[in-house]
Amino acid sequence: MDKETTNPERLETVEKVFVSFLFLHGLRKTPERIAMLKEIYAIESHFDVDELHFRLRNNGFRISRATIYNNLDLFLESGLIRKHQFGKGMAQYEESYFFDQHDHIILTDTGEVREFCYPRIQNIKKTIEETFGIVVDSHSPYFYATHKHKP
Amino acid sequence: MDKETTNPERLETVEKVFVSFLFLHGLRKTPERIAMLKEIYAIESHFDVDELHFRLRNNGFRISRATIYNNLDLFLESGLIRKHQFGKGMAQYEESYFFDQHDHIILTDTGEVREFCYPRIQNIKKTIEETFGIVVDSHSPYFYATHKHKP
DNA sequence: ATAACTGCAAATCATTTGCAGATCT
DNA sequence: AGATCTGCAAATGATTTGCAGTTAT
Repeated sequence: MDKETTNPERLETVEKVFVSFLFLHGLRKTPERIAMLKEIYAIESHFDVDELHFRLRNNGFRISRATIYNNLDLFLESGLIRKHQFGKGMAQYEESYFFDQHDHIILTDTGEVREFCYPRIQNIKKTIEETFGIVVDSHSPYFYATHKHKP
Repeated sequence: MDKETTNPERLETVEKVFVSFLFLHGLRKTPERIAMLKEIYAIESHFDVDELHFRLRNNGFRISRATIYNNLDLFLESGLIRKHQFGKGMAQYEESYFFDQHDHIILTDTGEVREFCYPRIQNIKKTIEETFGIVVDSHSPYFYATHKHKP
């Protein structure tokens, strides 16, 4: 049921992108990096370092947290994942290669994170660029909300 | 030139709000808390814990960082300040009692933070509430941008 | 061969906490 | 008086870093 199984081309594509990235930067293709990439693209939705670590170990792959932290930066640089800091605690990551830009609603009563894609935000981006004479590289509208029944 | 000097009523108002808050919660009106409040409402724009600490000491007020951290929570709870986590590093705060909801553009090349108020975002908020059946308590659109001349 | 990588443990940085002594009410 | 505060120093939690040994190219 995971993405890796249902659509092997997905993984092939990102692996190609990643290996090129490594080559272009004189970096090595290590088993740890490939295992991380496979695992990340098999995870649905968001994950943090602990979850990734746990999953890799569960699949019989020995890897240290330090290596995970270090290599996540590579995935970020190559544009294969996105990083979020929802409130406090560990940073959250998510695959990004096949995904549209989307935004997040954090439901503070249950902890759920919902995604939504809202083209109007692209318009706002454009307005900001014109008003301030700047280039908006990324934006992170987090909407903090609760379910309707207020406590 | 600071706000405290130019408009003494401002401070009077927030002090009243804060003292009521303390009383209602069975908390004490300590010199540290009052000094922090005065300093915060004299600061233009954003500040972090170190800056607040530095300013208080500069004004001859001895206070520990721990006390600052602890009391900032009280100002947050009473709605007198807002907290932001721009990227990594220390959290940033700003007074909020007299301020409209506004959003932030972080200029990643120079580190500047610009504010803007954009009513369209209020509309988006409303749409989200209707679409998902939730109540949006707050939102934090941070737009990360650079000046037009790309390096 | 050799520069890059991994894993460990120690270091760091922001923030929180435990506690003894001080202080509001 | 008595609960709440403050300040210190130690604890925490996430992430980074130094380094010795390992590995991809």
